[in-house]
Amino acid sequence: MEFATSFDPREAEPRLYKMWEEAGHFRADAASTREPYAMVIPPPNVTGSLHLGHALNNTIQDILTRMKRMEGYEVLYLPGTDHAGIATQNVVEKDLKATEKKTRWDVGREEFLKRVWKWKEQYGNQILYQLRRLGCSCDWSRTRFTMDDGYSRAIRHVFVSLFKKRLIYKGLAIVNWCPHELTALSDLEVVTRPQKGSLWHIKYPVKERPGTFVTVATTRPETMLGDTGVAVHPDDPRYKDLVGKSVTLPLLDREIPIVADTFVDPKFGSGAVKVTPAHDVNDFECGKRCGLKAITVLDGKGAMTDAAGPYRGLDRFECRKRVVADLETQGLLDRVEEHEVPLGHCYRCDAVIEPNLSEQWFVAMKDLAAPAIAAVKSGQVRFRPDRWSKVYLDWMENIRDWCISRQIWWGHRIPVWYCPKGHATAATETPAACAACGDAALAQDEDVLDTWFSSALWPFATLGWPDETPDLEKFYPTQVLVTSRDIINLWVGRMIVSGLEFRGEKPFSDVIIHATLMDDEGRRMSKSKGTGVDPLEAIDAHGADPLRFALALISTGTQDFKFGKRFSKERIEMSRNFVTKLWNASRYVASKIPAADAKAPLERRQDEDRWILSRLSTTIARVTDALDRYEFGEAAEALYKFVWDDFCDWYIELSKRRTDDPVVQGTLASVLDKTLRVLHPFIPFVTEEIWQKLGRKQSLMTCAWPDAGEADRDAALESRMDLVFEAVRAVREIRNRNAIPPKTPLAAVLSAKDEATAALLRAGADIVRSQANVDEVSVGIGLPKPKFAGAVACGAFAVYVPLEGKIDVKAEVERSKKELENARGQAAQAEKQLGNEEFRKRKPEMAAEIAGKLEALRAKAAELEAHLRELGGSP
RNA sequence: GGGCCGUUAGCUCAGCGGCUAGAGCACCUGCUUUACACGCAGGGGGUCGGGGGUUCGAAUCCCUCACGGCCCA
Repeated sequence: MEFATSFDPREAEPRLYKMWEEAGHFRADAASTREPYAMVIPPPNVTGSLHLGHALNNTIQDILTRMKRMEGYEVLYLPGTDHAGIATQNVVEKDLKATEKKTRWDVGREEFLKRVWKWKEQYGNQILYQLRRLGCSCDWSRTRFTMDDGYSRAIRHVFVSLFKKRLIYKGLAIVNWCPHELTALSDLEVVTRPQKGSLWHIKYPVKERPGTFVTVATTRPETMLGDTGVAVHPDDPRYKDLVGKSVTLPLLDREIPIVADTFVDPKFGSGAVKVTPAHDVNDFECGKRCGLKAITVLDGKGAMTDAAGPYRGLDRFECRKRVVADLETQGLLDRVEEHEVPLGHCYRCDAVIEPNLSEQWFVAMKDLAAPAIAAVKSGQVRFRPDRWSKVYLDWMENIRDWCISRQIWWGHRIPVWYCPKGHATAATETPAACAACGDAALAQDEDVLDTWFSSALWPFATLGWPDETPDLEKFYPTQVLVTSRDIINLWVGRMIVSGLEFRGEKPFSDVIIHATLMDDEGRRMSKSKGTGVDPLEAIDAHGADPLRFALALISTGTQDFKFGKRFSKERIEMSRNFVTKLWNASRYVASKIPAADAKAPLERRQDEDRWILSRLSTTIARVTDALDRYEFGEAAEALYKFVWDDFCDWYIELSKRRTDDPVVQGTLASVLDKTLRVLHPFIPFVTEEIWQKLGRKQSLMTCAWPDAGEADRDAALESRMDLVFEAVRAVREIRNRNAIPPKTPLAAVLSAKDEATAALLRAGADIVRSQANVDEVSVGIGLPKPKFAGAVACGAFAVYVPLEGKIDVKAEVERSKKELENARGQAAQAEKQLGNEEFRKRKPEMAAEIAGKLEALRAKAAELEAHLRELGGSP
C-alpha cells in the first residue's frame, strides 16, 4: 500500500470511522462472556453544541473505552442526550417569537410540544454527530434520550415508588421563583452573587404607644406590603416589653403583632426585623413558628397582587420606588444605607430570583442521602481526585429537600391526577378513576419534573430499567463516570442516590473529575458566556488526533486549565507535530522492513536493539499503569517522549547504519507495532491508518493491548547506552561551540578513567562515529589531550576533539568555565551531604551513590581546570 | 462565614521529601544529513509568591501572610 508523504485527516478520518462503525466495533454485546466495562456519557443538552470542555470529557472517556476494549473487556460506551427542559423550551420559544411573533400560550401546550419535538428531531442530535468527528467509539445503537418512551416509563416508576413511600410530597414552601421563566427552580439552579443595593430603615408606629416606632431594615421595601409581623430576639432588652404588642403597618394600616423569635440577630441593624412569610425563606419559617399569616403580594410575573392594595398591578421594581417615596413623604423612612446584598439569579436567564410561596412537589432527601453518603465514605464509590468527595459529602450531609416541579411544558409531566375532590392519584399509567374516591373525572398535574430528576436515572434507565434487560444485567453497575466538578451535586450525587434506591447498587465505582477549561483570560469556558471554543475548528484544521492528544496531555490533577483559542492552538500544534512525527517515522520503518510482522533473530540483537526494546517495555508499563490510575497526562507524556526522543532521535538514526540487517528490520517492526497499539486510544485515526498501511488485515482497535514484556527491561543496559549517548552529545557540543559545520568529519579521543568505562566506550565507538560524524575514534584509559583540542569532561571519561586551527578559544573557555563552575557547585553540594553524619547513617546506599558521583565530579573539575589552563583561561 | 484549588523559565503547564528544578511554545546559533523544516544539532533563561517551622535533607510536609480563582451558605 502506498504510504503518502503526509497524513490527510480530512480524507482518512471519515473513512476510518465509517469502517469501524460498519464493522460493528463500537457495539457492545450483552451476551458476551467477557468481563464488562461500561460507562455512560454525561448526556449533553439537546440544545448544545460541542465546546472544548466536552471534547476533553469525551476524549478521556474514549481513551478508557478503547484501552479497555483492547484489554479484552466487553466495553459499552453509551451515548445520549438530555432534554434540558428550560433550555430547550427557551430556544423553541425564542424561535416561535422570531418567526411567528407568538408565545407558547398562543399556540397552546399540545401544539407547542409538537414544535419542540420537531426542533429536537432537526437539531437535537448535532452534538452527537460532533462526537463522531472527535472519534468517540460510542455504541450508537444504544443512543438514548431522556424523553424516550422507555425512559419516560422509568421516570414514572421512580415517581410513583417515591410517592408511595411518601418521599415525594406536595407542599407549600418558599421556592426560588424565576419571574422570567415563570417557574420554580431548585437551589442548585440559582446563582447567587453580591450586588450593590440599599438597606432601607423603615419606622413602624407602635400601636399601643403612639409616637414611638420600631425601626426595621430591609433590602426589598416593596415586600413590606406582605408583612404580617415584626420579630425581635426574645432576650433583647430593648424590645422585651414590646413583645405581644403590635405595630401598624405603614401604607396599608394593617395591624401586625410583634413576636419573639431566636432567628433574629440582635446585633444586626436595629435588632427588629419585618416578617414577610410569603416572600422569604427565613420569614416563612418564623411565620410558621409564630403563627403568622402569609400574604402573597407578588405574583409569578413579578407584579404586585391585589393584596398590595394601592400598589396592585405594579412591577416589583416600580413598586419599590413608589413605596419608598410614599414612606418618605409620611416621614417613616428613617434612613437609607448602601448595602451589598447577595442576590439570586436564574442560572439560565439571569433574572433576579423572587422567593415565592407556592405549592410545589418535593423529594424528601434526608433518608435517601444516607446510603449515598455511606457509599462514598466506605469507598464503594470513589472520586478521582479524592478531594472532590468532600464537596459531595458536604452537600449530602447538609441536604435539603429537592423541589422537583417546574412550571414549564417541555419535560416529563408529573404523573399525578386529581379528582374534583382534590384527591391525588399517582400512577405509572394514566388512571381511569381516582384511587381514593373512584371519581372518573381526572385532570393531570400541569407541572413537569426537573430535568435532573430524569438525568439522575441515567445509568440504569438507559439500560432498559424498569425492565430487567440483558443490558442491565450485564452492564450495571458501570465502572466509571467522567465529568466536571460543576455537576457533582446537581447530577453525580443524585445518580448515586437513585442508583442505590432503585437498583440497590451504586451506579459506578469511580467518578473522574477532570479539569474545567478556561479561555485565555482565565474565565470559565461556557457557550452562554461566549467563552466557549469550538473544537471543530481544530479538527477541521488538523484532524481529531492532535486535539485528543493535546487534551490528554493537559489531563493532570489540576482543576482549571487555560485552553482558549490561543493556548489551545499552541498545544494542538505541538500535538499535530507529534502526529506528523509518528507518521514520518512509520513511513521510514515501512520503507525498510520487508513485512510488517518481520521478526528479529533474537540471538543477533545488538545493544542498541535491546536498548530500544527495554525503553519500549518501560514505556508500555508506565502508560498502562498511568491509565489505570486515570493519569492521562502522565501516559501521554511518556508516549511523546518515547516516540520522539528514544525511537526517532536515537534508534531510527542508529538503525540507518544497518538497514539491511534483519535484526534491525525486525526490531523496527516490532517496536512500531507495539507503539501503535499503546498510542491508539489517544490518537485512534492516525494509528489505524498507519496500521492499515502496514498491510494489517485486522483493525487496530480490535487488537490486543501490548504486554509490557518485563523480560525486555534492562536498566543496566539503559545506563550503559546513556554513557555512549553522552559521548555523542559531547562531540556535537564541541562541534557547535567551535562552529564546525556538521559535514566536516572530526576525530575524537575518548579518555576513560578506568577499564570498565573504556570497554563501554569501545563498544559504542561506532555509534559515536555515525551519530557525531567522527571518522576517527580512539578510546583508552587516561589518554592525553591533544594540543588545540576542544574538550568536554563527563566524569567517568573525557572527550577531546583535536581542532588545530579551528578552535574558538573564547567559546571553549567560556563554556568550560561555566561547566567548571557547575561541577564545583555540585561537588560542594555532594560534599555537604556526605559531611552529614546523620545522612550517611540513615541512607547508606544513597550516600554511596553520592560518593561515586562526587568522585566523578572532582575528576570532571580537574579535567576542566587542566583544559582551561592550557587554553590560557584561568580556572 | 465555611471549604477547595492555584501562585515554579517571557507564556502555558509538569514535578509534590533526596540526581546542579523539567516540557512545549517563544528566543539565540548552525544545518536543504536520502522518514520528517509540522524537521535536525546545539544554546541562553527560574533565589520554585513572602515569612516562619518540621527534617540529616523541602519547590515538595506543617503554620502563617499576600495575591488570584472556584464552590457552599
